[in-house]
Amino acid sequence: MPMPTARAQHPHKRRHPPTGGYARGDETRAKIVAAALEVFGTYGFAGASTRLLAEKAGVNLPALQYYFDGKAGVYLACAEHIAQRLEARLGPIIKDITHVLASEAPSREHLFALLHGFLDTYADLLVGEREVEDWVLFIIREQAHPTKAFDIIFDRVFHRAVRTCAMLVGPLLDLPSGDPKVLVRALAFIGQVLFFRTARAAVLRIQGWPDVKGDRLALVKSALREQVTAALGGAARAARRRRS
Amino acid sequence: MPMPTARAQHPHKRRHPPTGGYARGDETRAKIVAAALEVFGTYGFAGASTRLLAEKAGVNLPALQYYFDGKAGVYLACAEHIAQRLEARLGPIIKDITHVLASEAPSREHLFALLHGFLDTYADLLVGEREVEDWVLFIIREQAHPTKAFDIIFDRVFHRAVRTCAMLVGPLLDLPSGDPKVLVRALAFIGQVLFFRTARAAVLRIQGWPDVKGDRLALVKSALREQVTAALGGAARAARRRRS
DNA sequence: GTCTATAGTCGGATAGAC
DNA sequence: GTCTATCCGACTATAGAC
Repeated sequence: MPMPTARAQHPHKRRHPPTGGYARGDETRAKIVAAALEVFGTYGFAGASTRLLAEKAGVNLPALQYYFDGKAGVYLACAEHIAQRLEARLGPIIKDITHVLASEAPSREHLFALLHGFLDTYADLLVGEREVEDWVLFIIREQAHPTKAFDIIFDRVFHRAVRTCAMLVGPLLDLPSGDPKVLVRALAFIGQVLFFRTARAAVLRIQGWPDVKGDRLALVKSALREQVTAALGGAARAARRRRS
Repeated sequence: MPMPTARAQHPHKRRHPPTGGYARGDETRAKIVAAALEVFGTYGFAGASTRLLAEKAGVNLPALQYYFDGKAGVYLACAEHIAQRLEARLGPIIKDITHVLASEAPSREHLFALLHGFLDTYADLLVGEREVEDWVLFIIREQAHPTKAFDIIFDRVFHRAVRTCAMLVGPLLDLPSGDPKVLVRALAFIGQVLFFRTARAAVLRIQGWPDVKGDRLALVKSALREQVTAALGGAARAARRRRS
């Protein structure tokens, strides 16, 4: 089976001690991962050839062996990279939300504001940025046939993102945030954002758009915001409900 | 580039006349396509080997050449197959909806009923059925890097599905069904259903489910139905709006 | 129409020079 | 640490027997 094996080592654990400092080696590793994300994203693990990986990275073939113990190691390093980058982007807002929820019981308006902030960040990142195109294909392949790479991304990013979303949706529906219904809603919100990346070609053709950036991205975000607000009952209607 | 070329012929056009009747040939073709959907779904075009295709189909290697003029031909035949099967399942309800909308101006309740029916059919098919697992990966890869196969599926299925959904969403939002905002909503509805297939591994882990079938599929469908109703203002609220 | 045998190419990984 | 040269298995496609 052409899938990552257990042979791969941690991408930053050297097989031989560096000659001194971290200069060349880490640079080369970064070049390889950057190129590999694109190649694995486009062709998948089996379809990607080590020769293409090396060529796009501007290194020679044995470098993949030396730095990552082969193709499977490069693949896992890509998963690590994706998890790191997503964490860096989503981490701060997740932390904010967790912090607010831990210290107070926010008003309905406040919950909506946090949810909108979260989904906007999500949309800017996943729909708006070029580099995630490769990540998304990488991740969806892993969803269909999970390997160790899926665990890395799920544990470090996806799990926390959905839980955070559910912690906002739960109170808005007057249900515990672990309720399956709440989780379905949270997943649906994240899913509808993601769709504008995964089905991008179809979205562009349907809308007659050249891309989803600037005003067009803003339109998508605002429509989805309205949709989320209405789907959860809205702030005004809920306040009314609370008074009764 | 390891992508389908123009060399592929129509999958049902024989290179040589049949000996009489359609017996063996079409059976073999069907076996090959069925196996190929799984293999291309799992490994992608580049990652799929003709050896594996032949083995899983229970035919010998040159059969792929003979019946489909090679790997690329088999790939296009898969796209054709996916489009046909989706058309068969979604066609009737799309026809129903088109027919109702052409002959009358349905009530708000009626529009919701049609929309729910459409999305339920969509969910039963895409989330509930095993065989679409391979289709979805096939299609998402095509979304990222469209080939001729994407045109086939987009023109025959996707375009009509989204337009139909928009024709129900438009009236419910008091906007023309071609308005970008309406299309964003329609895409979001379809996207949130699809997410439960594309991100299945994550959904199962988050929910702690073994699959999305039976009661669990029913839960997803009912939660999404509620969500769609609320997101579009609901039947009761809208009737109120109309009276004012 | 169906299959065996094989041609020609490209794949991942490594040996060993520097 | 870095690279050239190379091994050998797997790949797609075809020739030609039946």
